[in-house]
Amino acid sequence: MDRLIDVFRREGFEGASLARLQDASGLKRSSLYHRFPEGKNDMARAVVAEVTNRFGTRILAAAGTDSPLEDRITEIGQNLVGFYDDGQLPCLLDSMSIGQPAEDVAELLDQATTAWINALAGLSREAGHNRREAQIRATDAVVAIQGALVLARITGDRSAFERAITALPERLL
Amino acid sequence: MDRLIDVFRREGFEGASLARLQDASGLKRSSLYHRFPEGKNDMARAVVAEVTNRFGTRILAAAGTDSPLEDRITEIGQNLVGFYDDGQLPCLLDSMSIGQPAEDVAELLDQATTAWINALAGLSREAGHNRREAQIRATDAVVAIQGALVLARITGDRSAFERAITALPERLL
DNA sequence: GTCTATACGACGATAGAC
DNA sequence: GTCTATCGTCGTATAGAC
Repeated sequence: MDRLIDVFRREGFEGASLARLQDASGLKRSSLYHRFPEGKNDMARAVVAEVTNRFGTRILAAAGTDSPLEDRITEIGQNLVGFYDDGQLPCLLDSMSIGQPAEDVAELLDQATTAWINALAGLSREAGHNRREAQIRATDAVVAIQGALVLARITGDRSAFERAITALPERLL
Repeated sequence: MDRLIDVFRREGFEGASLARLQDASGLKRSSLYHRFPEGKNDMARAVVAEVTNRFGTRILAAAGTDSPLEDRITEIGQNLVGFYDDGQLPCLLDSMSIGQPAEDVAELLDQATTAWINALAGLSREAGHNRREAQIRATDAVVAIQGALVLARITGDRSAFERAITALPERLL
């Protein structure tokens, strides 16, 4: 699964050919079809679902601990640094939303993005902001990260990503 | 050219098949090859170069008029709204940088991005910020726009894009 | 400069042996 | 559950007529 995720996040849906998925996974085509009977679309769905799940449990889960609010935000930031390898890895949400993804995949991407924003918005509400303001702050925090990842991919400059992470507490609080 | 650009910006390099480019342009394959002898890669290069050129002349050129600084920034913002159709159109820099673009295309994408940032950084320096600070402000302004476009593509929510445009003056000044 | 026709490899997907 | 072998289609690219 790790390797399938890696292919999709780096290459996007169209670029993630069965040949690459086969090589990355170490399984032959037909074995992949055994596990994902509906083919590449099935793999894409599974990959997005798995990443969404990991994102929730490994990154956003820190929002719900009993640490002080700012510490939780900082921890989420550090989790994000790990997840995107300090800005060197693309975001699956970006890669997979290029072109016309299958409707179900598009829906999963939308839900994952919304869940991410909502998790951050919850933290911002804890800081005392009203619903609308918290939503804006959370959205802009995610936007900064997404934009920084695009920039890092194009120019190799990861400083904007580092700033987006560092600024996470002040953006939400 | 408009239609070729549209295909690449919406579909990305891998998704921009010759069939789509053919349909969009109204020319047959062989006619496209007559104009772009090195094939699809040649089209991609031309598309990125053309967009970079347009971006410079139609959007960033407003930076160099003799209007008041803030007015120039606001005008660039409005130009961006038009260019991205209020956030509904993807950015070519994002779409085309998914996967492994050919080296020369990647270089063009990098240059275009850097030129964009530099143009905004020039305005920020005019506002009195030092080189480093201006560079950061310009970068983060571009990051906000790129991130907002990703978000709009995934969720359909264009409000972050509108905020990124509205915030352009305060980000640079 | 545009077209029809076609080459040929890569694509996603499947059959059937083990 | 994995494999080899293969299918039909679509991919990029080219040849050659007009």
